[in-house]
Amino acid sequence: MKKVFALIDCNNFYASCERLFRPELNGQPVVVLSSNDGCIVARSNEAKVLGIPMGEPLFKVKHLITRNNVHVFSSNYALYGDLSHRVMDVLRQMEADVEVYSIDEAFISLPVTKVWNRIKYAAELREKIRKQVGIPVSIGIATTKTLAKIANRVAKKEAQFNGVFDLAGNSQIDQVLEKTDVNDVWGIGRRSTEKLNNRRIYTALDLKRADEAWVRKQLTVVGARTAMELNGISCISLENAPSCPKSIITSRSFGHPITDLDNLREAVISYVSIAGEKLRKQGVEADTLNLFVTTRPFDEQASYSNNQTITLRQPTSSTPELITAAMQCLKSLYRPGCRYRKIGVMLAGITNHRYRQQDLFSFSQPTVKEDKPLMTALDKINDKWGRCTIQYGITTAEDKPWSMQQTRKSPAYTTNWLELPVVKTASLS
DNA sequence: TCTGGGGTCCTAGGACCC
DNA sequence: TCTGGGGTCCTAGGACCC
Repeated sequence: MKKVFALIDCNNFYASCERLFRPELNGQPVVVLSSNDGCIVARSNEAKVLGIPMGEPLFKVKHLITRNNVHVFSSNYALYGDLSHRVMDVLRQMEADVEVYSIDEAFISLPVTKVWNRIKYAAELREKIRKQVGIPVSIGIATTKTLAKIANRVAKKEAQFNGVFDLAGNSQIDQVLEKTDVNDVWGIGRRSTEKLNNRRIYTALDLKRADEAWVRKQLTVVGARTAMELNGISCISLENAPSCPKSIITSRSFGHPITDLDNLREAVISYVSIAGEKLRKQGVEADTLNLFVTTRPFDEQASYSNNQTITLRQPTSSTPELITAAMQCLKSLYRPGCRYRKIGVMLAGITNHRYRQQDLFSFSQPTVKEDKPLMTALDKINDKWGRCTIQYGITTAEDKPWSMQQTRKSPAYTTNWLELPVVKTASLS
């Protein structure tokens, strides 16, 4: 049966999550910051109206924030991740084919029925999520994913559609495309927009009608695919099977610049531990570790960035194995006198542990120490009591200079018993 | 003073093979 | 002057996404 795509997108997701447990903030401007409280990564509609741009460093909009009494939150990924799962669970209850595209978006496929049927269905879905999770969503429907993205923008922006807009079989489709800037099309970023504008392609409709060979040459097959999707030819299918990640990265900017090796070691160990945990959670192993370091990125004079890769003897998800490799990298990368701002570990060559390629020369003896039971125990304890309950070789000093600055973080309302929200009842007396 | 973190895919160019 | 033809694999860098 022929199907159409629906894109479910949570409105101002992080801001909505914060408001969920602070209902007094409804109707008030709210923003959420990136880690280290660096830039704005989410804004409520009220904050958007104030002209606070997405991605803007906090210090540049301080005046707007203070003057308008904007509520500012550090990012709280435990909370957002948990609420995201809840939204996706509601979708899975209703639909078999769900592609979780990001923390706040999912594609589903819907049967081709009468338009009003689809709209009614989507409206019910929307209401269900609002009721069961409390997060507002918008739903865009179309014959391709790229068009569904555009439909979703309309659903979000134009209040008269009540959060649902259907472009499939819509005779007004070209009018909608004409009103859509080409750089608002999914897959068309800053660089491509420049190229397109130079050829007087300004809207999604212009791109739909652009010369195919030219688009293919200038924007590669990726751009050509986008143009075809605008023409209603579906090129990007629904990916509903969970797949093995290609790489896993854990990196952080430091709260303060670091110069000494001891602190760098601690930071590396901490990030490698997180990366190892991510591997094990997904049941995969990595055979390549890359460590990268950067000094002040906006200070040309003292800037230095470098990376080092190690190929492991065999794929592993064991934290101590990974730490050993990372320490080797750090040793060769470290330069005394540099003010390090950020460090990260990237794991690649990822495979499912069930299909591990054995070492030809190890015969029955594994070359790498197997510490699965230890890792399992570690993960269980940290799962139950919090990520940092048991760690490798890290001091317990409270104020690590490398740890993130997060001064306005909300409680872990839904993932920690000790931080559950408290409902106050009026006294009966 | 202050600028996130985590991913994917594509291409060009180099090294290498027969 | 002129230097084959056809291929694979790997890596770095670019572009994009949320």
